Amino acid sequence: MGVTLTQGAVEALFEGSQVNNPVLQLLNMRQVSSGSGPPRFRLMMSDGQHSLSSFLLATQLNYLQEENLLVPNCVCMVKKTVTSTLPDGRRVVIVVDLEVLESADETGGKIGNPTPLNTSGRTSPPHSSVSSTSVSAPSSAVPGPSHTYSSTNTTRGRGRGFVGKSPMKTSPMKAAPMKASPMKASPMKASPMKASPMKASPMKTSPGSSPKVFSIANLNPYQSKWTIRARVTSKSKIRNWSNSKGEGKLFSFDIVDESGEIKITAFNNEVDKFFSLVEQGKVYYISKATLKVANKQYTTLKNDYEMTLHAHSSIVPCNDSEGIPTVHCDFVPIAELENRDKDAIIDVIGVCKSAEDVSCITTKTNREVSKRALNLIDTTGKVVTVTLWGEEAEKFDGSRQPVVAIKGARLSDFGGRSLSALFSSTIMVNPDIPEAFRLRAWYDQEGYAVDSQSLTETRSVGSGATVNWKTLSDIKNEHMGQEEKAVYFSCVATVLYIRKENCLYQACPSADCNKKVIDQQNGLYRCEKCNREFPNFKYRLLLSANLADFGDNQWVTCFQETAEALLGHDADTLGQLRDTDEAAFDEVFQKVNFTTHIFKNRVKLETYNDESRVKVTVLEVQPLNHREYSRRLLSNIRKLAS
DNA sequence: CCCCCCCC
Repeated sequence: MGVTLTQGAVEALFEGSQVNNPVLQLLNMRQVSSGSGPPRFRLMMSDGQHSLSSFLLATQLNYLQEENLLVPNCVCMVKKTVTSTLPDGRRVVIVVDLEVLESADETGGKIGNPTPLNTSGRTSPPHSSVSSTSVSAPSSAVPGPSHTYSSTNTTRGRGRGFVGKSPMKTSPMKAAPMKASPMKASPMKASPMKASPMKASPMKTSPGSSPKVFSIANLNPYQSKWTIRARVTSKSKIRNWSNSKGEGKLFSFDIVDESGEIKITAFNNEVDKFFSLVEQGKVYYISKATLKVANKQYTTLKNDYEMTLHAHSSIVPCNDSEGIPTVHCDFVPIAELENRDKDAIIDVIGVCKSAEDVSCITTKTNREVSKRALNLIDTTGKVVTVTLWGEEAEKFDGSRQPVVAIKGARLSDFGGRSLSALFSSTIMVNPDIPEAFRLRAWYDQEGYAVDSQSLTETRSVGSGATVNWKTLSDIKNEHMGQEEKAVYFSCVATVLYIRKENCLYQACPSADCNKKVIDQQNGLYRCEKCNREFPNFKYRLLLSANLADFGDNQWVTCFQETAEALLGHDADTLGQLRDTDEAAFDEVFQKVNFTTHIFKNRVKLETYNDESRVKVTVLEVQPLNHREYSRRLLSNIRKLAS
């Protein structure tokens, strides 16, 4: 043994000072309760002078314990720590990255005669400032369970892997605040371990005594004798399929080595054989799978091929992961999303400033799915809306404003810029990564109060850049809404006329049923949909309005909310007015004529009695301010001129 | 041999 412990490092780490790669001895390790998340391990470390049991192993290093690599008396180089203060004032040093330099067998026992570090009177935070190695950690993230869940854990399974980036790409971040990547210093590099006791050597069960290890990038369908060594970066659930060709089950996973990435799919028997063996984050020897050309329509991994497992395929765990990249996030600062292309697949991290309640929507194919939108903010002060789906949406708890990291979200241009989780996305709540600690500290100290701006404009017809502005003549000229999909646009227009006739109807009084009722002329109103009679009804508005701008006019429909906004009265009031004071009722409509507003609309092809026509529905009516009016006017004049 | 990634 030739290692020297770094004396004084234990105290320095506890104080939150920077210590460059201190060498410490693990004296003891025990599991602490961690709720429902992965197990947490508390470590007693020694620098030969002092010992301290306030070290906590970051969960991404749990494999070291699981694989028996981290055992008392081993000597480690502690490459990255975060010193945090718990809500109760206790301080912990979270070990984010370490490398085992000498196994317990090699050290042969405790080095030196360390005394417990006196920590009394040191319970206040080490710093109020944030440094790269020591931050005030999120109370919600430490030491409670940091859980990672992935859409791959949902019943939906997944399809594509990560797009547009390879996990080993070390693309430098453009914005400073989030330069570091979580796993940049690969924790898996802790491998001067070959002398330590390991589980059964994988090579014994792998094909041949010493297979030549190929690179993923060099695989092709024309050679079959190869073995690759690669890490699983994501893994789907088991999914069943049934179509004209038959039915069956499958799961798929993505793997990466230093050369590239590839998707592997297992069907039926191979699902039974390999599903539980394959674990996200682990490294395997893989051989004898079928290579086929990847269908680019579905794959977004950077590989022309994909693999299918068959009866003779072999997957064998590999304990030596030296050189195999870990899953790696390239977090894009939220402000930077404005400059990225639509449909880009990106990694994002932010504090969940607010979250919608979960809701259920019906897709175009008539499937029901849960969704929940989160608003994430980062140190750029920008907010972006991210939509989670299905189980992820259902189980997400934003009540404590957690830090949320998403690997592989898709950028959409809805509302300007927004994000959507995919089947292949990995969603991490309060992950054990430095960015999360940094964001938490930033948010709790100042971020909560910053005057944030959202890239996702959903409600108001606010900033011009994010709105699909059109003039009314564009609807015809650009054949808007004539495709299958609805088109959304905003316009500035003036009300020429509103049809008073039939603008109000008597609707079913039950909540969520707006069906027109039939007046039974006996004091009762019948709803066909609810198949009930009611003694009362509610008034609903369904307005036909003619809007005009400088170039055209257009009939539009306003349902309840937009009609109320436009008329300035609620449906009940208007109903009463019509029944009691017709002149006043008329005046309401007169007053609206020739008023100008911003209308946010949907154009859609609608079919009645085999006849299709484009219909415009008003979704929002916004007041027009002079600045907006001038801007629109100018832009329309330019349009006319060009 | 799958290939669903949705809503405004």
